[in-house]
Amino acid sequence: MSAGRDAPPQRALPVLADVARLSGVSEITVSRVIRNKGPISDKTRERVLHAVAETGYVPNRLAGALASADSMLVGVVLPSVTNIVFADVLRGIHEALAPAGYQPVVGVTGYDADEEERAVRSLLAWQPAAIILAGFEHTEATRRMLAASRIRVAEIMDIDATPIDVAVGLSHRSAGRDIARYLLSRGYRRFGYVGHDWDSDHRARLRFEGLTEELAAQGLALVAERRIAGPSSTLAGRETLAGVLATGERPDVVVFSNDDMAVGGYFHCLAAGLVPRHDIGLFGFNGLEIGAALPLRLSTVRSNRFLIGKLAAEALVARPDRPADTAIINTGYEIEAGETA
Amino acid sequence: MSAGRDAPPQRALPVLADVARLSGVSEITVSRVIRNKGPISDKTRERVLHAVAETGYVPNRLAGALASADSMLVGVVLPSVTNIVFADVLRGIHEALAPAGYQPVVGVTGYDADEEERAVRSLLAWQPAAIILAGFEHTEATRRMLAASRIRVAEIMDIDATPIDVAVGLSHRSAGRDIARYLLSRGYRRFGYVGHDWDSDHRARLRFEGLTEELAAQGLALVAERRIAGPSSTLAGRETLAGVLATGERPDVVVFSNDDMAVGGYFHCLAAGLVPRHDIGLFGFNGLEIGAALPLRLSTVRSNRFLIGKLAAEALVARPDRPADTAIINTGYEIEAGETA
DNA sequence: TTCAGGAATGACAGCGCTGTCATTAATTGA
DNA sequence: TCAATTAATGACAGCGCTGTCATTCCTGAA
Repeated sequence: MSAGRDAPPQRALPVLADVARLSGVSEITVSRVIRNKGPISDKTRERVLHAVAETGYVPNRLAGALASADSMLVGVVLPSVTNIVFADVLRGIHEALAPAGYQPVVGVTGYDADEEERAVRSLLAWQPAAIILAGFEHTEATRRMLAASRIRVAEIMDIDATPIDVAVGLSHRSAGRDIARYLLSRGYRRFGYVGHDWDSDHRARLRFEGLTEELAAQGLALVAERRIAGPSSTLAGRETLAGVLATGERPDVVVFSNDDMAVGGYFHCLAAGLVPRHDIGLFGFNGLEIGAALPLRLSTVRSNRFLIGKLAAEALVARPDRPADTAIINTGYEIEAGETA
Repeated sequence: MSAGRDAPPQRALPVLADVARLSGVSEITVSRVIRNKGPISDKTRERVLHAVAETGYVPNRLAGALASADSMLVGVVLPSVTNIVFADVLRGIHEALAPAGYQPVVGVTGYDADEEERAVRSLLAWQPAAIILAGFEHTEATRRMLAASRIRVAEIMDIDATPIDVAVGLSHRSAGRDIARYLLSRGYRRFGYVGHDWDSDHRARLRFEGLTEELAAQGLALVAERRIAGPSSTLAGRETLAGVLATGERPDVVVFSNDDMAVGGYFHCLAAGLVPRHDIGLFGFNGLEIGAALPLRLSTVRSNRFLIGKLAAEALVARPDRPADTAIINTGYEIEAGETA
């Protein structure tokens, strides 16, 4: 602990006291200068800042946060950072937190509720001012911890349930419905679906449900449906569409669980000599850049991911104590007509 | 500070002392049980764990880290998280840190050295056990802070310079050379280059230099070269290749600064009715999944990004104090022949 | 000249935990 | 049976900082 007390001259890092000694003022005055808080004479400020520069002093935020009971940390729990969707959300969060002086601390769950619980527990230990997590599907223990902590909680991406505190996102069920309506209005009748594992990606399932509900309301049902076990990927989308078509099923449009899968479907069409829309409609979800760069722009739904992150973080920062009642912030979505459906 | 001392019954979060009282042992014993450290009788352990569960106690890591001077935090400073390349690196880092009980704390620079300095300063304040950052291009102040901190430092992605402590990555200059050699061996002679801003992406520049050096060694030069000002993107790759070809320049192969750009180039070919390799060779860099999913697999170089993150984190964890001399860990790369060059 | 009132600074305790060094109880070998 | 270990537990101080509540020093109005 007291390393280097009477040990070799392994000079310890400078602390507040060192700066105070060097500038001839008390520790608390140095602290005030550094935090720019309270009245400080110009002369003192100058002397202190000089001493800070000279010693290369870096404040110890662990100590500061402990003493002030204010960590300026915001926990962020996401299923994956490799997924561009969540990376965009993270950017939005960062954008809103940085100017307010907050630091995001990220935990990753790999789409697993128990991992989420572990991540939340571990983040909570850092006494964050607030916590952001994806979706509503938490373990009972996660829910309890969150409640007990009394810090602010934003559940993002989805707004199809009642949040603990505030939810920020879009209605995936409604998006699914609108996809159906849009495609019906384009004249499609024989719907196919190509998706990925929705035990972990609950929101893909909600979109699917919205889609089929609306079709059912029009007296229609899917003519083909296939879901892979793992996560979405371009390759999986390509192979799965190939598989569907190989069985002889001939949907006139295929709705994919997201753009990654849809782009893969597009690639299959290219390889198989099928012309999107003309031979078969393709529809995605998310509005990724790659879809817009395809020879024919992918028809999809723009989910405002960056905005979700930004608004969630802003909502939390704006009000540090948990409000009495829950709130929902709808960031909406837009159908991107594109050229493939 | 002492909120809720004689204030309304706003029950404060349970602390070590509460658990100790409830289980009838001292605080330090509770601490030992929780950290699984030191000899504890089964009976005591059980009682303590029961009290922990009952109170819903969550240890305060701020206090723990302060007292033990060991934060179990590793700072990670990356140019971007939206870029799948760095997201993969982050996954690798996480994979290696998690089992050792370390938590990554991420800072993002937006490819800007001053932002990097800010991020490093801010991360250092959390007293991390080590810090990982991308590349060798740091400000003087960043370098000084890192040196003064005496913690371990890994510079990743690139190994074409002398590191502060340890470098983990691949030689981009050498990769550029090998790309040239490979394409020459495939019979290409009229080389074009399509790239993005390399003031921020220094490694793209190194690859470019390796490429042109090797070409020069064979008495060749680029017949066409175009670089956009901003970051790489599929759309930019598509438009830039279109621009190059529109001028009438006819390279027989185009080397792109990375896969994103190359995929864009591929899309241009599709739209323009050009058959990759047959009409024009396309070559990328990174080995992203999307390249492998294209109708013709993209010819590229596999950079082992996950491995870079993993090995960097492992190296840091393996040895907590900075070694006397620097080290370089070469994660290598592999030419992916693919079908487009 | 006196004193209220603000500006500038400081003393002190304590945030919640852990390292260090006892201390006590239980166990063992001779 | 008793010294010598070893196993459990605890007292205490202190990590580096900040909130709270003085204290000191001016300035200017009365």
